[in-house]
Amino acid sequence: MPELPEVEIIARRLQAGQNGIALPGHTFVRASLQWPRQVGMPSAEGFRRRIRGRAVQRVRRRGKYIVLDLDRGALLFHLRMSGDLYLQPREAPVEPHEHTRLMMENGWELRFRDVRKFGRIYLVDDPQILLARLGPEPLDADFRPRDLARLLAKRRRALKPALMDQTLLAGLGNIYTDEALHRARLHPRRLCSSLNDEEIQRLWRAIRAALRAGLRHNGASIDAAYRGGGFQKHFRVYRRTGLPCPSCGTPIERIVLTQRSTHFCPACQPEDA
DNA sequence: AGCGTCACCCGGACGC
DNA sequence: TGCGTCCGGGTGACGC
Repeated sequence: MPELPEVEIIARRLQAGQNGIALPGHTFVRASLQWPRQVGMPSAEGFRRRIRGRAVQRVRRRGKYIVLDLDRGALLFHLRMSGDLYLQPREAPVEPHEHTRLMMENGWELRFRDVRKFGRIYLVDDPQILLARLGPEPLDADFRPRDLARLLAKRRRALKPALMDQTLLAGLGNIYTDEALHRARLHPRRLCSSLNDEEIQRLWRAIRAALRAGLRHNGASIDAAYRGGGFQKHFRVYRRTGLPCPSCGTPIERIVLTQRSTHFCPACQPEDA
């Protein structure tokens, strides 16, 4: 499931080029959508009309959104669980689940493949409509431990759901949250407000280290979602129930926390600490 | 107000 | 082969 590193890599490929072609500077000429129920998007007719002639100026990531800044407005993609976004020449056969294709003037097209159809496309005048509610970027140079401390202070809430709350911090999903908490040696059920300065420092380092490790391995390839990365081979706890903790050998445990499967080492991440 | 819980969306994977 | 169940990100409804 694309989280911050996977989304970042997809955005970079579109911005900097893939198969010798990059998105910026090109213009959409036609759209093929098999997507009758888009949330936050005009009707398919309206979309086709409004996207035609729009030129891409820049591709970037914010949280888990891929943002295409256009000469007028912006096109945003949220890949949710199983989405992928890439460029293909128009003559390339249409693969299963490629529900949306945006043709460009140069004979290439932007394809949105989504097996489970959870993903979303938004064509908006102002991207802030969607991005304004997001929390800070954990990899930003000016995101310091004291900023994390401020986010967690006073919140009587478990760490794991807090870290996955996109309005608190943008970009962490189930995988990187579990990985970060293990690196920080913190139990996912610890209350945010209970962390001391040293634990905050550890968590800050751990979040950034887990995300950077994901980026270094080109992201994690899981399920039918994003492919191409190798980070899944380096998971410490995620989907490793019963396997030995890489730090101490204790079998990894799996619990369910706010409806999400949660993996941790009971020895390295004690609940009462 | 802030938080937890639940249902929903969907189709692949898996167990029986 | 076929049916039921689980999974999961984000949102919105609801309740405390």
